[in-house]
Order: sequence, then C-alpha cells, then structure tokens
Amino acid sequence: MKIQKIPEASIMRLSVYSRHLAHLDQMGIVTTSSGEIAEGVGVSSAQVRKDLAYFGEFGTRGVGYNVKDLHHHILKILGLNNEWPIILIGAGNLGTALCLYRGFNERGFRIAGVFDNDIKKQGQMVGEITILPMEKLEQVIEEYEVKMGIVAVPSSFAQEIVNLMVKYGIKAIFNFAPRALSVPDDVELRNVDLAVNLEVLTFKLSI
Amino acid sequence: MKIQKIPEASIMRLSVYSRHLAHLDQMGIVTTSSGEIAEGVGVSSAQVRKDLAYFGEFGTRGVGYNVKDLHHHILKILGLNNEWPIILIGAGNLGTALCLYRGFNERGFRIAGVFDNDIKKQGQMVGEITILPMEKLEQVIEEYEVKMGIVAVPSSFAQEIVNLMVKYGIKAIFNFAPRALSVPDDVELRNVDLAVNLEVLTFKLSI
DNA sequence: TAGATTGTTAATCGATTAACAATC
DNA sequence: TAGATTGTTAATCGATTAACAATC
Repeated sequence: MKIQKIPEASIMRLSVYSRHLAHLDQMGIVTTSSGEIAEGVGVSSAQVRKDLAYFGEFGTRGVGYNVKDLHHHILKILGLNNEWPIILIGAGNLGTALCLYRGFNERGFRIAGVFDNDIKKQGQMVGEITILPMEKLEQVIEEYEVKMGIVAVPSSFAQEIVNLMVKYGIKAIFNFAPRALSVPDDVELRNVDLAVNLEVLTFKLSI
Repeated sequence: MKIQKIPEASIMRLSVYSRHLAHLDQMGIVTTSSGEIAEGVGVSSAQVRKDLAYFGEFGTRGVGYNVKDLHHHILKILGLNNEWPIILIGAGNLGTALCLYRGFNERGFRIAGVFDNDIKKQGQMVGEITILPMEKLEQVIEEYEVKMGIVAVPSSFAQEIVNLMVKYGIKAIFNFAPRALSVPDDVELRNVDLAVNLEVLTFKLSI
C-alpha cells in the first residue's frame, strides 16, 4: 500500500498517541496540537507531525487537530477499527497472566483460545477460557479466522510451536521466548525479552 | 565511566549474545567467532564485533573468541556478575506472573518483595513470597539494598507508585503501565507496553 | 607462508530535528 | 492583518555496514 518506508518506531508512537487522544477525549477536550501531544507523551512536536505525515494530513494549519477525528484516524491506520481474535500458546505463569491481562482486551484483542501441551492443564479454566490441547489449534484458528498469536512457552519448544502456528495460517506472532525464531517472509514476528529489559537497566546502574 | 555514546540497541544485543554463549558453553563448544554468533542470533558479524568493540578487545585475530571468556566478559559488562534484588509493585495478573516468571530468576534477579495496595491480597502468597502492604516498601528496600523495581499496577496509580519508589532510593524502574512517567535524571526508566507490541503487528497485517 | 578472523575506519543508510512556507 | 500551527524540506545526527589492515 505504502511505498515510503515507515519506521517501526513511528508506528509504536502512533499507538501511544492514540492512547493520549483517548485520554483527551475522555476529558472532553475537542482540539489539540502537535505540541500538546508531544508534551503529553514525551516526544518532540516535529516528531508527532512527521509520524502523522506518513499517512496523510489530519490537522488544520493555524488551528490544530480535532481530537476525536485524529484518534479515529490513528486507530484506522493501526488496523484497530475492529476487533482481533488472537490465540495464546502456553498456559504457564506468563501465559495465564497474558490471558487475564486487561490491557489487550481494552484495545480490542479477543482471546479465541489458550493452548497447552500439559495434559494436567487441559480443561482447566483461565478466567472464562478453557485451556485446550494443541490438537485443537487448527480448528480454533479456522473457526475464528485467527491471524495473530502469542507465544509464551519455554524457549526449547518455541520454534516447534511457531512452525505449527504458521502451518495453520497464523500471520503475526508475538513471542516472549528468549530464542531466535525463524518464520517465512510473509509472517510478522515480534520478540519481547523481559529479562533483556532488566539487563539494560543493570548495565546502566553498573556504569 | 565511558565517554563514547553506546547505543541502547547494542546493550540489548549483548544480552542476547550472552544467552547464545551460555548455550554454546552448555554444548561444550570452546571457541566461536563473530560470524557464528551473528548467525545464531540473527544479526551481522560486523554488528557483533562493533557491539563488543565499545567495551574492549575480547578475541584473537585469526582465531575467534573463547566462549567461556567472552560470556564472562559480557555478563560483567551488563553488571550480571552478581545477583540483583528487585521489588515488584502490583500483585494483579501481570504482577503475579512476573513474580513467578523463571526468566528473571535464571538471570540472577531475586525478588526481595511484592507489594500491593489491596488489603485482601496482603498476606497472600505468590509462590514462596508474601504480598506486603505498601507501608513495608521503605523497609524492604533498605534491608535488601534494592536498586531496581518493576511496576505492574494500573496506569492511574503508576506515577504515584514511582514517586514512592524514587523517594525510598530505587534507581532503575521497569514499567508496564502504559503511561508516560516522570522520574529524576538519576533514575533509569524503561517502559514496555505489551499492547503496543500487538498493535505494531495489527498495523503490519493491515497494510 | 596461506588462511582465517579480529578490531577499526570510512561509507552508507536511516531517523530525528530544525526551520519555514503555507494557511487557517 | 497578526498570531498560531500545520505539513514538508533540508540539515543534522546517529547507527549500521562494508571493507581492510592487523595479526594469529
């Protein structure tokens, strides 16, 4: 769709802007500016305008931006104008927490299924969702037309699980296992390593 | 200590290299090269050498790197040569999961205390740790000489909690609340917004 | 010596910022 | 019109990569 290369950091900031706009909207504020948004989220106003410029012109010179309109535009850009069914693999501590985590639900992500290899866990409930065996993966992905999945399994199983997900049609994977994973070119992969984040902090404290 | 500016991305990669080196070591491999590490973790070999060059010369030209030595050097650079006591604020779903999460423990992070405002939670156990009231925060930080803390509370409380942590001497904060927080210059702050990561994926799927 | 791999420099690439014309 | 703020261009900054001398 877009020819110009859009920095991933811009996308992440758009997501942050959208939260700020929701907040402004809740407070009944109708108009805002790149400077106000910038201050609110901790970036430069030029950055805000540049991030938006990748996608169009959403403001009025001399006036600013309409809060509701801009919010709506950004949600549309991010593909958040409708809900996303997701699957979650791994019902350990992290998996269970992610399943119960409100932050995903608030942004329109709906958990279509939670899966675990462990027979003892299968059939148990996490909140209102039943933990399913991996054998049900294909069925759930097809039934709910799931395109995204979260991997919260031990590192040693991660690649195997990802292969299965890809096989059954998952196109975007959010991985918490601290292991380099390989996926086909048409599958998006995003890794967050929680311990690495703490280690950046220990480095800074050690300087 | 260092005059040259070191990219934060380099620090994060060092952490990833150290995991790979631990893996090589476990397999009994004695010597490695920038090329091997690069392939193992998915970056370029020039990148590996550059990241290491910020901190010294750890290899032998024509030969490569000693796995154990390099591993040890990187852990030292990251400040991981001894354990770090940490506190965790918020014993909700996410907080509980982080408390039980093995990944932190494996890398030498020890939870010195878990805190929650909710009277019903206080006294309950998370694994082997008792949830404490916020009133105990100062005492625990002092007793265990804690410098790092994780924030896993609702966004609306995050700034207030962070202020308390800073007041009692915390110098590095890992924040999961999706809200811009302000801390003094001598306090390191790191944010990870889980929903933002999913939203980068929805964006890519929507293109 | 020939082959291999490091450490480092210079070139390239990409992202952020400053500045300003456009325009409400 | 005067003041304000956008959208966009050009300048700056910083990180990655390519290339190669050093050297085992």
